[in-house]
Amino acid sequence: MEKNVTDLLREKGFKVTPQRLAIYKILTMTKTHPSAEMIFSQLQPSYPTMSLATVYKTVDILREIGMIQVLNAGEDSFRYDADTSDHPHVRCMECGRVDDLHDIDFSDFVDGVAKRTSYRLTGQQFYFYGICPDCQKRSAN
Amino acid sequence: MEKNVTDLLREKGFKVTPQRLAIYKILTMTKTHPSAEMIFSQLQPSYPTMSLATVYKTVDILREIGMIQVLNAGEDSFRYDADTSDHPHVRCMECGRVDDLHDIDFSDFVDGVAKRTSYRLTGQQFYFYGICPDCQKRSAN
DNA sequence: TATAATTAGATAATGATTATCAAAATAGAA
DNA sequence: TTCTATTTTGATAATCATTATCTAATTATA
Repeated sequence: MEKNVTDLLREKGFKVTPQRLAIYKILTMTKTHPSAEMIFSQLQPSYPTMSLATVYKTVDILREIGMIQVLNAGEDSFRYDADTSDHPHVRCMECGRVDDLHDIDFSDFVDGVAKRTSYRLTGQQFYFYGICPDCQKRSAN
Repeated sequence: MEKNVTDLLREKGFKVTPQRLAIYKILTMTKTHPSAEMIFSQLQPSYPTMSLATVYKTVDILREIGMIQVLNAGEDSFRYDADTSDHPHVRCMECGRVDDLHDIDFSDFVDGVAKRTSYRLTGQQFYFYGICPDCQKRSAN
């Protein structure tokens, strides 16, 4: 059975606060891979006193306890993803959106790298770049 | 035959300056994927009047004319690579070094993604994370 | 060599992220 | 439930990478 944030936070010695739960919930309910600023904005209506610093501190803890992963698809800010499964991402070079790529098999690729490098590998991150369907349509008009 | 920076800069309407050539040369002679700050430091002895701003402006131009590629392996700064061939990188989570991974075939992986996404793909960047040989030895002691 | 246009260098500005710290909230004991 | 030690929040200052601005110097071309 999957760990929930509440238990995991307590287990690792962190306190459970409404802010932390709210930030994690935002991340579980979106596929947009929001930045700290985006999370902060989305929480404004329901948590008007939320501080941006709290968002940063919280995502750092969530990453530390393994509940989220951190992305950087070549932008000037980091993005956060509650889907911690190993999956590639694709960023639209026009509008900047970042999407998941699921059901892609890259085990051969990873195996090949593991075999050829003298690094002891612990993880990886695959980023694709291109133009999203919406922006393709828009530029066609 | 390969284009050299001098010709390419002129061709694209940029002027050829000693600073630009020096920055490009640094990048061609290293495999360390230096950041702007690192390039700046390396040039200090021979170009004591070099400005960090010039480094930033130059790498941006070099990227624009396709002579270098820009990396971000999840760090707080960008790194630059004069090897513009498509190749994965691996970063040591302990010492922070970033190495190339050559002779790895990832065409099946890329083809699979191209087939399954509705994005029009233009490029990609693959980052692996782990512990480099040196740091493995160090921690073994 | 003269000149128009671009660039370098110095530095201020920006923007993301981190650090600081007092007041408030949490969790466990009583 | 109340008390209390500890952690966290929120406000804000600090930091650090990167970008913008501007003038003197440099480049490319006539």
